[in-house]
Amino acid sequence: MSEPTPRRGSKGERTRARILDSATELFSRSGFHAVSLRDIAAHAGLTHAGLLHHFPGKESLLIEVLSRRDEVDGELMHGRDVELSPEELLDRIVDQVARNMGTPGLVGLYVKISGEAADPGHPAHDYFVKRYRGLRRQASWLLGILFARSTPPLPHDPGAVAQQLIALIDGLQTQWLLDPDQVDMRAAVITFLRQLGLDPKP
Amino acid sequence: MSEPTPRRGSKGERTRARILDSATELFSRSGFHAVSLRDIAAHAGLTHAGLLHHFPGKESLLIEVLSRRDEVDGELMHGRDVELSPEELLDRIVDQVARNMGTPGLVGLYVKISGEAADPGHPAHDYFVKRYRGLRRQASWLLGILFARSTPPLPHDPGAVAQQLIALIDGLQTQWLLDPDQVDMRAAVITFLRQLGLDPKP
DNA sequence: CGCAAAACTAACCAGGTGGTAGGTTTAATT
DNA sequence: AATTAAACCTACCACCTGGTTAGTTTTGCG
Repeated sequence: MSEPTPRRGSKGERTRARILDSATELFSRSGFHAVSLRDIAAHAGLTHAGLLHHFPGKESLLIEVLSRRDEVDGELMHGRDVELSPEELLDRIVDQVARNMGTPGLVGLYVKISGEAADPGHPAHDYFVKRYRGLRRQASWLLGILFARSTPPLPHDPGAVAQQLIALIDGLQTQWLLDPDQVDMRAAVITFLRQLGLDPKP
Repeated sequence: MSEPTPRRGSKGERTRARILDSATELFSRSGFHAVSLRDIAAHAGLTHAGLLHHFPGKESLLIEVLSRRDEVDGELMHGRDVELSPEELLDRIVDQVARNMGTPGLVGLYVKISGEAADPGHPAHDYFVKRYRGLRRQASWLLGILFARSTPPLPHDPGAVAQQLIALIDGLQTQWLLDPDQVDMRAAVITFLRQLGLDPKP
């Protein structure tokens, strides 16, 4: 009989968090357009008018859901200790892919919303454009170091490979969501990296 | 003052085709859930009740749109002449990727709908599961032959590479739709294939 | 406690949804 | 030209959409 969020913050903050949890879960399950504020509110245990007391509208809910996940993932990637070697960072990417296989809902959210967001009028369009630019920049930087450090140095174009790596991971998620038994995302990514001459941990 | 479809089929068939064209375009632009039958009907020049005279419901419209594109693409891939060498087939895949860069709408349709369709309750779920299984089987068969034919034979696992190739193409589409200037899908696919030791035409 | 602010609700709004019923127009066939 | 069937439209249905308003309950603090 204990509260799920026992005693942190005011009531408002707790409700707000509960709403974000519900929105994340439902957006993950069915996408953005297909989920109503009433669905989310009911799942969070209030009315949709009550929900709108905490968020100005549906769109703001979406972008908060997205950026909240970025915060969580970002901490994982950069680490609080800023001192992570490029090799360790690569392993973290692989780990993240493996971890994603435990949260199909969240993976689905990104697949679905990034699909919808191709439309420039979509509320999350700018968010995703920036997100992928950031991901490419980060991955490109990392791969550049790893290629140069290898013996002998690997001649690949870090930018091009970064794009491919991100595309591979995204595309694997699509296939995996549709047919989980047929796709081992982690193995596929490792195979890809090995093919390049890199050596992620088993 | 000639008709756009000058003289083929009965009026009903022509209207049906017009509806499918409109549905394809609008689904491509905004996804499945976000488009209404009235939108499609208006675009095709009739009322939504008139549309429902030709199609039993919205879902059937979607699956007809999807399978119609498969027919078109299928003809391109297999060719009416069944005699295409594996090398030529690989080139066709690359060509298809390049051609996709001319039809962002259709590409968007697949990205969006395949995202939505991860939900087992989605009307197109089964369609996509089967589609990817088919694609993997086809690509796996093709790559197997190409790997064996190479001198020396390439040691890759055709099934794994097929999965990666499809994932790469899908993922590139997501990035390309969001940021067309930053992504050259054709070049990325060619780089990937070269990396494997294959030699698609320039 | 008292009391103001925050949290929440019930009721409502205008507009859109897929789908249906029944009648009218249009096209094809004899 | 007459007849039948297909094509199509108007009007409607019940329901859902995001959002607003005005009022009520709950919370936390001095």
